Amino acid sequence: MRWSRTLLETIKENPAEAEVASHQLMVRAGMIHKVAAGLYDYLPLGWRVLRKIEQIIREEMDTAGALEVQLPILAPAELWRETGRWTQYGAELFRIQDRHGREFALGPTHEEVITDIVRRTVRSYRQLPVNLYQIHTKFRDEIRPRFGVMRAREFIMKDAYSFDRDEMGAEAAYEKMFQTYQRIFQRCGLRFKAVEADSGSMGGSFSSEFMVLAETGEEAIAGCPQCSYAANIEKAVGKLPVISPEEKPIAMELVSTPGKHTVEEVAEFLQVPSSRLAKTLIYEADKNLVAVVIRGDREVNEVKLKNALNAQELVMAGPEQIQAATGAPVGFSGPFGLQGVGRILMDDSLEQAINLVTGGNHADTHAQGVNPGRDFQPTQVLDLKNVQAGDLCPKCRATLKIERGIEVGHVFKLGLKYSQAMRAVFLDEGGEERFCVMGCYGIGVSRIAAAAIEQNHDEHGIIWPLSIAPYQVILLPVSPKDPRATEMAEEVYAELRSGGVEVLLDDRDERAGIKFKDADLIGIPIRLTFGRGVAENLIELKRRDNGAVEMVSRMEITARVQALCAEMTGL
RNA sequence: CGGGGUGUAGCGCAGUGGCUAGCGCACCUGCUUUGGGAGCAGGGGGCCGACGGUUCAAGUCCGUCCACCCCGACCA
Repeated sequence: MRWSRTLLETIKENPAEAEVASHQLMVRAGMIHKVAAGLYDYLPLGWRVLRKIEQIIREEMDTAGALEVQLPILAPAELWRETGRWTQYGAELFRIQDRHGREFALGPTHEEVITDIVRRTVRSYRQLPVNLYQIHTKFRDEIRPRFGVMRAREFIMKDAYSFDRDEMGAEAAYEKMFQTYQRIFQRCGLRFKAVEADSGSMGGSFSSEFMVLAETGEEAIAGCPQCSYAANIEKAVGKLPVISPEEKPIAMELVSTPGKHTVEEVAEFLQVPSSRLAKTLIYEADKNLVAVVIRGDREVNEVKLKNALNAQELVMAGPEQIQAATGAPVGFSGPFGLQGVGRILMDDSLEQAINLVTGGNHADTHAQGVNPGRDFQPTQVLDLKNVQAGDLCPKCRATLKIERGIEVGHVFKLGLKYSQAMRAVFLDEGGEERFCVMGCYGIGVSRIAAAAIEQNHDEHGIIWPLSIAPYQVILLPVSPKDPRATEMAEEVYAELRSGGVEVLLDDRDERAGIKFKDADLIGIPIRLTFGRGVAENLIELKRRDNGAVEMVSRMEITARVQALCAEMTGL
């Protein structure tokens, strides 16, 4: 391709709205253009990258035996009602009506639609297992779209769904996808980590996320440096040492704490460490009030809480609700004598705790010497806290670290959730009707492009891994007025193209400086410069990743480039 | 949804209630220049987010709305 024909425009200055490197560079390199919040045009250069990524995914999915399909973006509300997700999925689901007032969802994911296919086509165990996938546009009305295409409202996703006869088959399908995903992300040149994750609105029993490690990632991951344990913070479990087990319980006593309603204020006022405090938080879960008791220096993990309560909707109670439940304003709640609170869940960090400080259920009052089991009865004791760096690994007791990552893939064991709700059944060998056991597997195609840039860039621009670069090689004739250089560049352009190399020829009538800067910015892995060396039939070859420069003769150039491409693909 | 901020040329930004709304980059023409974002000269491009008000006069003041960005939506 000739640059002059690509409608490729680069920008010198960073766009004001772009915060993270990938967003800035994608805009500056002319890959994307924002249409509205969370909606982007993929311009020719950006689209080439996405197609490269799609191709890798396609090859690996096909190798794994999955079948590509294409499903409509619009899904009738009835299908979503069958599984209950029409109401459960909430505000994130884009909904539209047709002229007759019939309702449709703009698909954020396709379990319903795919299960509908399978229940209409699969009748016998002989047809199973099957794994169907598509690469298509997805719609999610994100609360806050952010970071360019990283969290967009419309984005490209590869989604796959497996159907098996039994648990064992489903397990094998899951394993196969897990391995396929590792190959895909490796081929995309990403440094990533697979972590245990919460299944969220997808449901199901178990899931793993594939995280690209990057400072700017929106996800936090707890990882063990000693063993293999790694989990999304939403799911991660950390063990802590027990607080003061040798103390003797003292009598509970109310103390005046005027105006002290935060943990820090109370801890300082009473001269106790914040770990000695127990916070009592009142939540409203599906219209029922529940209390959560947790150590003062720890945070409640609402994902864990929601799962523990099996709640659809979970919000913190408002000031009036707290007043009604505790008889006190916000800041003085304690776990005893609560009105209208159905359950008291206690974090296991307090399991053996003794002589705690809690709110006193009166304004400006706290309680000292509070002992679980004696002064209040938790309905349930379980892990409800967020892991922190320094907590102990649940598997090997080493000290956990917290890293940040970008979620580029997620694999789920769904079990029977959708097949039961939608009656996706088949007859087994014994002629008995059984539900398909499902799994689902997603990859954020557009997010991979952004994640790859987050991991691979410098102050000059993008450094594409060769496998997903929009072009493998850029040809740069230094002076458009030098006929020998131009001619040689044209020859090499034709030669490389016929040799199967993806080439961008910078044929613009621009000064050398602009061409060099642009080549660096758009991040083409191999640059061939036609300048001073041309008189001696030499071409300068420079790698974008490590900056290595070599002079290659005109005769050997195509072979050298092909060899280098092969070498760099393996990286 | 709550709080904060910004809307002026394709992009980045100036603009005291007062003349024909500017600057840099980008774009077009010409000349010079030509291995790391050139110089000079000339030029094109604006419903100043929308609507309503105040005023002799509004990009500027007031109100409403819209869009976009940031923080938050979790600690009692």
